[in-house]
Amino acid sequence: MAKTVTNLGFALLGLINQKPRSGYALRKVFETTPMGSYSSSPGSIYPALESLRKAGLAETRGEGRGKGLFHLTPEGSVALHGWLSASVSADDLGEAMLRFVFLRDHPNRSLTVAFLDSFEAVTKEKAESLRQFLESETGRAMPIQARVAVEHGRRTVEASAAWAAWARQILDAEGELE
Amino acid sequence: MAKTVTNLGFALLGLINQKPRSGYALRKVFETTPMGSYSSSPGSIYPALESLRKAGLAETRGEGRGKGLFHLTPEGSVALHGWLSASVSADDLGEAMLRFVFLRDHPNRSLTVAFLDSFEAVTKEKAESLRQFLESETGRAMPIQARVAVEHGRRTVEASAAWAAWARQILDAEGELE
DNA sequence: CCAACCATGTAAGCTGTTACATGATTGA
DNA sequence: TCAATCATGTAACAGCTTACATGGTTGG
Repeated sequence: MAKTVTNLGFALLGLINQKPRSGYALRKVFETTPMGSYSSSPGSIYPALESLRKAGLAETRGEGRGKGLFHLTPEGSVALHGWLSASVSADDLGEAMLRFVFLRDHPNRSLTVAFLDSFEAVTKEKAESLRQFLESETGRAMPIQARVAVEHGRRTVEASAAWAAWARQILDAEGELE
Repeated sequence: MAKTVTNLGFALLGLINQKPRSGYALRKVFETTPMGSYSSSPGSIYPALESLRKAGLAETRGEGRGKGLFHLTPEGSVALHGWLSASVSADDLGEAMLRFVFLRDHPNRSLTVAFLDSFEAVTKEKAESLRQFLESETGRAMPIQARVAVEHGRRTVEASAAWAAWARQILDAEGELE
């Protein structure tokens, strides 16, 4: 009964997995880094943390200020691992980069390789299906401007696919995949 | 007191501006075309249409089935026009393609040109700021994998910028901008 | 001492999702 | 006649946003 963790929830789990942080510190991450369009402030993070605690995935441990620092529980660790291990699917693409970032913290490097492989496969597939859509729709039926808009989608997923291939090379070259 | 129309609301206004449609026909558009990850079904569209009606932006006119077909009111037309005329800003980028599609239905072609110009400017700017971020962060501080993730963002906005330039050429060549 | 920042929360409200429910019409 | 599809809705709920509210600590 895994209580459905949201993307924001996983983002938080990923961050406190890197190192224990306070709610405030977590907010700062969202405010200052280009990570996550994930919301911003109080009313989002604190309730989300509360729900993680209730779900038994995170807990606070003592120390001075406020309620202390959030740590992963063993269950939280399992949940995070499960999320990271899932293969990329077509509607995941928004969530995908978030996972990629946190995959780095997972000791099993083959998960990163698997991620990049499935990410590339899915984006290539999507680019191809858009290409076919555009091809089939030629002539009239669909106005040029609409086709141009679809082409935008095609180009960006294509860029994503190219990125995946590049990323594999780079990480390999840097010895990050061993 | 413009009652804040959502993206979904504008998508609906744009569609019924093209031609009057029933709620069901509108749903079909979202289901069958690669337009809009915009939701899908009953519980989204009907309430949204209701709120457009309440806001005086759309109305149904008679004829056989159900409640009839939705038409724009003059106020709806003004609202749609205002939305289309706005220049692209940095956090708009998701919404932007939606607008681009509907700009085609606007008689004033210079709006499309203005859109493409500001779209290109914003995406180029964003790409540049990410490039700087990556450059400043070299060495340690930021782990490679995080940098690789940011690079993904950079590449996709760059693809968007390139698309804008291309789109201007194509539409111009097709005589769509006159 | 005062501003800035650390730190946490609550309350109201809006959107959208899922799932359920209903009935009319059309075509095989 | 029976299934599919047209057609419209409603109720419950989840998630996030905005805005408000509060108080401690630190540095200039």
